[in-house]
Amino acid sequence: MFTITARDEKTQARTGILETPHGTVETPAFVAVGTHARVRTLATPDLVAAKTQLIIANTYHLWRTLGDEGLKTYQGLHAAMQWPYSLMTDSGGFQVFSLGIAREQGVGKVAGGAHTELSRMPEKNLVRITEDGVHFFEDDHECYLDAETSIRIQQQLGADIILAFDEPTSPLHDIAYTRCAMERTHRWEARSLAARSSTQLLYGIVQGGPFEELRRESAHAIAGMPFDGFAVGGAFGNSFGSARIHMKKELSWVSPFLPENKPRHLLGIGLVEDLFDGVAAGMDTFDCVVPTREARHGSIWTRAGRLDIKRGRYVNDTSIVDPECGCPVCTLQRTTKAELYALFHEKNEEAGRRASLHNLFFFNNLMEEIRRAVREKKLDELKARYLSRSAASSFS
RNA sequence: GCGGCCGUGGUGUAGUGGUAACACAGGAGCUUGUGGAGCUCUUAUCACGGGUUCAAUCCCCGUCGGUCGCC
Repeated sequence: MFTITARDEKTQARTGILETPHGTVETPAFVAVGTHARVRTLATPDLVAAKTQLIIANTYHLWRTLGDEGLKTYQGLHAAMQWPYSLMTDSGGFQVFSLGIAREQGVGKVAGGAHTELSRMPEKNLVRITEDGVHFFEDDHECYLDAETSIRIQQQLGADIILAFDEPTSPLHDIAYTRCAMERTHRWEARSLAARSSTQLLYGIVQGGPFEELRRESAHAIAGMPFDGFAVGGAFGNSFGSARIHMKKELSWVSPFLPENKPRHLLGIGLVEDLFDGVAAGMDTFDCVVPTREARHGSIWTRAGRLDIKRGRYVNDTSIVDPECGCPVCTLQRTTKAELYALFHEKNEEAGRRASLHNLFFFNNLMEEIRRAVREKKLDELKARYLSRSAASSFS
């Protein structure tokens, strides 16, 4: 059940309430990533303190860990995670990309700088895609995943929202391959829908890469299927050349086809500017590994930009990590930059915990501010305020 | 005073007759449906002087410094 509560008149931004069997989610909302049924370093009270409303776990990784035997007796994600609120699961579709063509081309979700300059060395493609499904060949693990299997597993996992099985394509793919993958994905999605026997909300996923014709075709096709919500996949952020422009364009091509009254999720996005763009395009929820992954590597998100807290310049800096922040790490614990520096350098797990809690709060709080701004018709002001800060380059 | 051992980047250690490896620290960059609590770069006239050699950080002598033992 999804209810729109306010709209921005200059953009397609909207606020809404998404109700699931485990509570309500105020949208637009940021979704924390807990791939292995756990948001790394954070316990439930931390997640709540970080204003988390929704967490996404991953079908491929959990299946790999639990196996079919483990799933038979699985208590369900909510119990396993001790998370009584809303949850979603990714279908494993992204791993078709991340373990496959992404490795082969040395392309991350984002490649470095220009298209010619890849972010890492090409590695072995670990997947083989067929019409029916996908074979995965990791060193110590081989498996076959298809639409029916993904849905079966997602039903066993028991998240509130589940996703259709898809194949995201690389921005380096040509239009011919992208079309082929897209059409196959449409068939997999129809099968996902047919395989679903639970009352979980099932979202369809729009693909089509950077090609207008394909994005429109995909949105039209997926929107015509009786999904409970819709997701946009295969979107790439700013770092991939001019790809953020692509993301905005892609969303503009797709969104006219998506039913107004159903929730929309933007997969894998994003950074601050990407989130503003997504909201403006009418997207309601966003998942991204950035706050939690970067936290563990010492990158602290603040309104003034991103800090690398492991830098020597912070060794004696006794100011609060982010004086403008309202999170428990900055207010209750009054953590200083020097303290956090020390925790990281002594490899104390508390470092990752505090940084993750702070970063997740930063993004959840940003979404809360966005919601308020949409209600007050001040979204453009808020965006300008965030992006005009001196170090705002790290936001996009 | 005599004898032994040692003297390599900011720190701690490798190492080899053909100008140097690793860890940590420092600096720069990266991270977008988590393979990776991670990755890529970068920072040294190998104590000083002389000798042997085509070539010395590595061999020899000396100086200085440190360290242990003996008197």
